[in-house]
Amino acid sequence: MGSLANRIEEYLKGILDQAEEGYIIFQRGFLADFFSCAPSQINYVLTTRFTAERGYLVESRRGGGGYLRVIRLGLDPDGKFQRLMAELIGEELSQERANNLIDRLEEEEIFTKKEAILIKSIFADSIFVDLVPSPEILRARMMKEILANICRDDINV
Amino acid sequence: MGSLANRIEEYLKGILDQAEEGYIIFQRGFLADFFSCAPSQINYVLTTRFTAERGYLVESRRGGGGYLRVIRLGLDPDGKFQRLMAELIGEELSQERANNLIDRLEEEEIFTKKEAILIKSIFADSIFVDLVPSPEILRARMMKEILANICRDDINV
DNA sequence: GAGTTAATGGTCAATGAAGGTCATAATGTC
DNA sequence: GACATTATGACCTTCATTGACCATTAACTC
Repeated sequence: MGSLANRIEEYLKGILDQAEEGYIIFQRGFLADFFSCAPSQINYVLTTRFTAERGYLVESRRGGGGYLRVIRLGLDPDGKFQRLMAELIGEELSQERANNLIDRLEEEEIFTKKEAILIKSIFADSIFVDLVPSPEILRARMMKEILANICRDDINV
Repeated sequence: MGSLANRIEEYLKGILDQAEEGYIIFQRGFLADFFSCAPSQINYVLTTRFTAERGYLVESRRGGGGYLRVIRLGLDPDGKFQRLMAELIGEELSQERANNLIDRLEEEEIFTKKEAILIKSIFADSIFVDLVPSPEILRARMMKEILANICRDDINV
């Protein structure tokens, strides 16, 4: 739980929450020094924690004056988001990517905690084992179906 | 009676009873050391004593910073869920029976309208077609998983 | 302006640190 | 003694962390 990667993740998210612009900029070496770790550890945290499914975009620049920029992506409520998601999901969806997506939707308050738990529970590989030859494809189908139904007007009546 | 497995079981249940959050987290190696046993003995205790039918869920994470989490399922006074779950094991569940069951649970306010819509939407035959040879068995498995997770004590924390 | 150098960040393979699985041995129970 | 339960150890998978080496950019020199 209290791994270094987790602490760096929390730290960055904390700053990001404060950032009015919706993004933060910092230098890799500086952050690595701050946490007394290898610089590549920062890349590890960024690639595993700040992915598109989780709602983040990372930009960078090398050379003197180089930097890392982590951008928090917002959702727009007019359904453009669902199309983007569907595109992001594609034809296959692993359990891990599904979990990331669902967590993200919970953060955006599109799902309640209960909904997130229930959906994640039936998206687990262990549910499909021995019954579904291509769990990734089925998961993608189910996730898209859920996204489509979220848009229904009558869903919260 | 005073087997090691029983002592570990009692120990975990004791802590779990105190836990306000409805779950406990610990490391397998630490617990194994504490009881001077093989780490796999912990798995044995968890898989034989902390099953959904007995009122528990177990989650875990591997790798550095890994952990085990045992979640207490809430009381189910009439044993309704437990009976339903037991029935669904190895059972088959058609789309129609699933819809009826979900509707009933919505009437009993176990599910919100939104939850019912979402779950029914991904339980449809059309989702499974060409991907799942035995959709009825998969549906039963998913339904059982959902019933178990509904009872999670940490779901509203 | 071209070339050089220093200051960044990127990649990847190796290693460490957890938990998972399974066959089998040991122990209890009747 | 036969069967069921418990306990272990060898081997596997997943996640974290580091360091060596690579790529890009800015600044500096001429």
